[in-house]
Amino acid sequence: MIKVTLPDGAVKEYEKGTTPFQVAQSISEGLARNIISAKVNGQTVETTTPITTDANVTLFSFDNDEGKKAFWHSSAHILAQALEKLYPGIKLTIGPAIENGFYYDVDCGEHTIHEADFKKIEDKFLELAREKAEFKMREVSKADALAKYKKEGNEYKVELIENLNDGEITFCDHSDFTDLCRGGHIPNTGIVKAFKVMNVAGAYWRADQTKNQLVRVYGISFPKQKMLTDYLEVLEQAKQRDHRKLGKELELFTFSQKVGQGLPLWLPKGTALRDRLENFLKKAQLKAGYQPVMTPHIGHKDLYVTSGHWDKYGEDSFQPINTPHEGEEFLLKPMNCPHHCEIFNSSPRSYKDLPIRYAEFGTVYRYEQSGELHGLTRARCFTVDDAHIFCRPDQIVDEFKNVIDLVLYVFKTFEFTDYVAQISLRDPDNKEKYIGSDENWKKAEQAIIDTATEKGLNTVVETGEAAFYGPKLDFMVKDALGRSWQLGTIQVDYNLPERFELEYKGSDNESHRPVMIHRAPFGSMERFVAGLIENCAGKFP
RNA sequence: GCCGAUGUAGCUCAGAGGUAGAGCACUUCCUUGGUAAGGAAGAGGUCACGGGUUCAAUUCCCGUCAUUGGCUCCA
Repeated sequence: MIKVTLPDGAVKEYEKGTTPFQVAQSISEGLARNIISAKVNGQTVETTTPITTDANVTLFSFDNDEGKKAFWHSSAHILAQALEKLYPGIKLTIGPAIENGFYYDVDCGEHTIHEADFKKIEDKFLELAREKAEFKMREVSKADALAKYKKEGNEYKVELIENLNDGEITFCDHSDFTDLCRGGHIPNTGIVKAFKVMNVAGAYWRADQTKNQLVRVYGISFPKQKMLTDYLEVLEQAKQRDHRKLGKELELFTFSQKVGQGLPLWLPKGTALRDRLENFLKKAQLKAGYQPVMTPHIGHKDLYVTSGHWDKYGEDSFQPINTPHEGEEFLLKPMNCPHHCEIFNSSPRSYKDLPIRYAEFGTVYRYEQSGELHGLTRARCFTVDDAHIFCRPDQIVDEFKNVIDLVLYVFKTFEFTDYVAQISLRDPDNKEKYIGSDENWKKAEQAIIDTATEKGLNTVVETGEAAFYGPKLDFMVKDALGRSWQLGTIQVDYNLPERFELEYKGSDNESHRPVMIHRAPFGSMERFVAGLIENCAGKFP
């Protein structure tokens, strides 16, 4: 006999080899009907996997996130099977469950999949689902697994398997279909009653632009037809909140092909809204000890060579503007910080002067790839509610906390409740993408982690998301369609002060290097207005 | 930038190889006891742009531009 502990703490005894399904049955038939996945000692398993030791067991239905994951993951298998039948010779790669549904990436070779084919795929999918084929896991040796996919000429699966260890490789079979798979399925295909292809898109193998582009088929599935209808309805309503739609209807902003793509034109009503936002923040900043400054829209190329922006982004920027006679090179400013560093440098500073906080609603211009432009959330010209705090090392924590408070004040005022504070760190395996010493990075990252923790923020850590000069604390907000955007951002920077040779005289009469905090509570006026529109569906507070 | 889709009246969209339509909005008039009322008339489009095929293209083909869903990128 084995002891099974359920989430409510109840302990029950079962025969060794009892399955999660049988555990559910012993509780109630209704539960057994609905359970589609389970976790045994923290590991996701099938409902038919025998439990062989004492275990903590959690049962999942479609109503749990875990249940949905199993459901959609299993649906991805069916989708792959359908695609293989409809397009013989395609190569399967990966097909995970995602937040809303799932996708499968396939290499179609010469073929492409068009929207006109969706119906065909959906029909085939449902036909296969109705077979009620069981999902069955089996272990495979690395050699056998490699042999199968080498024979099929599927270099993608071969690559995946080569990165796995012998003994931990499993296949999942259902009906006549087999896929490399870690497990976590619903009992059989028949549970999937509704399915829709949402979209096809290109996606690079391993998210690498230099590798093959695959065809990604996005789908969503449900155990009931009604759930699909409801889901589509919700999506349709979400589209009504799109800031691009509302911005046009409310006459807030517009775009003109003649002016250029990604360059927003603010209409009178939009300008009025934006002014009010700026005034709101200006007031809060004056109170918090910021000093307004103004800087030009262009800067000498050398400024950005010094800051490192030229090296990092020069090729992907609007190209230099040349003077007609002297042969000088200027750049449209992509950042305000170099200008602010030079303001700091304009006179000698004492430790008594710090912290110095320069604030500017600074308009910047960045070349964004055409495929990236997106209403106000991703534009080529935008205004950052920027400020740079120059402080002593012993002042960082306090300053950082104050900035967090300011950001939270802004979010609270505009009723942004659904945000995540993302701690964006350097990718330790790709240090060449960043400037500055390990020591400086360590200090800066630690300062952010400590303060965010102390403030009790709901944080997630993302490595590789830092700016090239320092780590960030980014306040991420979702748009109407569930896409995440960075609004507020706070960054600790030891590197630009070094590059600009910023100094202050300490109480010891020696020269010291200040630390910079970059911060923008709105992020940018454009993106914030977009967020505000979608957050309140155009009904401004 | 890459893969897919789209581009027709101010807005939402239909349409077909023979030189364009609907609803809403707009203008004028009429009806009606005032809050998304009804009726009549009217205005509004080189059907994104540039090539090609054709007797004929807005409709088919190619290219460009823009928009859009993803991917990649995002100081």
